[in-house]
Amino acid sequence: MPRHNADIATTFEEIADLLEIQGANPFRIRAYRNAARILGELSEDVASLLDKGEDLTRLPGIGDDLAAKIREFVSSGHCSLLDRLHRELPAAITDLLKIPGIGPKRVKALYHDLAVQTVEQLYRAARDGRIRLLPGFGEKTELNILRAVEAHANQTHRFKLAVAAQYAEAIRNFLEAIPGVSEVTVAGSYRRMRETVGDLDILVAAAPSSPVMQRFIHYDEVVETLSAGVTRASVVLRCGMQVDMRVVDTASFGAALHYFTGSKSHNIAVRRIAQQKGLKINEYGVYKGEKRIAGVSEESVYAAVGLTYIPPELRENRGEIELAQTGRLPRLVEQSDLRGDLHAHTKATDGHNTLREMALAAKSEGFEYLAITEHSRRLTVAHGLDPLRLARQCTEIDKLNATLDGITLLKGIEVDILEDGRLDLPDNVLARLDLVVGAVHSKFDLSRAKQTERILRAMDSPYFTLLAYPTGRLIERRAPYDVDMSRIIREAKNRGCFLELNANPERLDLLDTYCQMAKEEGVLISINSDAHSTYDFANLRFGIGQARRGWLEKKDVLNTRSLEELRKLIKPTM
DNA sequence: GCCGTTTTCGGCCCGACTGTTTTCAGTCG
Repeated sequence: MPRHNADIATTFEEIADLLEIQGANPFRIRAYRNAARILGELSEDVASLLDKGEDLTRLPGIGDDLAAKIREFVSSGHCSLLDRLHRELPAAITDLLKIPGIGPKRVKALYHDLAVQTVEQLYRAARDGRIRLLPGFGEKTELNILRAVEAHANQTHRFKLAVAAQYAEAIRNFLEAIPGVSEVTVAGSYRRMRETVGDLDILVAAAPSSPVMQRFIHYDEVVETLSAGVTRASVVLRCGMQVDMRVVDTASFGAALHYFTGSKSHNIAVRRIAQQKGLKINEYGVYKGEKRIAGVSEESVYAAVGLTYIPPELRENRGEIELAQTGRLPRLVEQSDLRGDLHAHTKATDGHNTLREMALAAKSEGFEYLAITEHSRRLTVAHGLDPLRLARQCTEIDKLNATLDGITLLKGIEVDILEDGRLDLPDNVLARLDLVVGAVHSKFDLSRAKQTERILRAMDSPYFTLLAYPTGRLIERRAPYDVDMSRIIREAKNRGCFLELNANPERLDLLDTYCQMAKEEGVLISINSDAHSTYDFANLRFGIGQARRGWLEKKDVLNTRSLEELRKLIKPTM
């Protein structure tokens, strides 16, 4: 039974929770949480590091003790410390910590004084009015617990980035119009372009007299105010999304922006560097003693601690800080670098617009080229094209290209990769196209070995150009299929194929970590809209965000090439 | 429990808001 880093991380988190309830040394607790985070961010399983005889204490935050616990867990599947803690405290008690407003101290009191061990018992204790009697608790706390448990029952989910964007932009416009407000930025995971967003963190620069706080909590989508102070407030919108707003003055805006953009682990690492330099960073600035030496802009904050500016998408503590110390950060790809799009549909299959409409929309995006890649015959629900209909579309594209100025349509197909790895159209048909996009639309549940072989076999076709949405996942809806992505990336390199980063906000597939892997292997990524209408090109910004999270630069992206360069890459002389 | 070009001991990221308190603990981000 292989033990993954995530399993060990969960174990360490649970140990930290239980120790915290017991009132252990906070720094010991932090050491476990630190280690859990480090393991969670590690790209290689510690089990295989151990196999190679590597010394785990070389990992940051892992000392002799934790290394021994990892070894124990990997070899036996158990952790004796956790087993002991489970004998001392009921196992389910850490669930109580998931209720907002309940921390370790309160869990301890509830358990000792009321024998509360589960969320259900907590609910009953609150409903029966027993909690208000405990020292340190009161009527209001009891009511808050009751409401929090009820809200917890209908579990607030994470919002897809594109959904969050709609709420975020509306609130930002609302806040910007308030007198005295000079700047509004939506920070947090939204600014880092995470594929899903749990809540919105909004930062506002405003004059002290500004009515921004009052106006915010009375924003017409607000259904509940969780807290509201002088500089900070939290509300819940009708859609269930929590929005936290923080108001600072202009002199602190950069420091606050850095602080509220995160990630947490990035911020901790930056603060530690500051500390080594005898500086202190908080959300108001960088301080040398009492004196603020930076904070107006994020650039000033980074500069004060000897770092070059780090774009938000990189702030995950995955090595960006080390590179920023020596000015070697990648120059991330930007939307304006895109010269075209290699995945789009029209009315001929399941799209909504004509060839001409799609071409003109692509041109107004500033593109030189757009590949028309309809579904193939196997995908009957989308009226996939058979060889005859495809041939007709190619003729139509040739005619249209002759009349178009400044934009070229490329002839392509999104061909089904069949279960055995064959493509859904014969070679003589594929040979006449400019490019072939292969996609898996069926049999998602093959074993890892079979799914990987299936895709590699498809890539064996000399006409195969790029693999559409390589993991097949739908965010929050369908797990990726089980596939050996590092092997597919290596083999794509060997075969001269490319991978897609599908910008549809439901997909955002390739995932950021695989983008990084592809970049290291030298496999170019095509950032495609998969447009089914002229509006869908707008989704490219989410694809760009994902690409930037994956450290991609202009040179790493296939469709930043001019049409002339692109043709050489996608149709090398065979 | 981790860590060290000041240190093998004594530090460890920092501040706001709420509620229950009579000056602060608990929680959160």
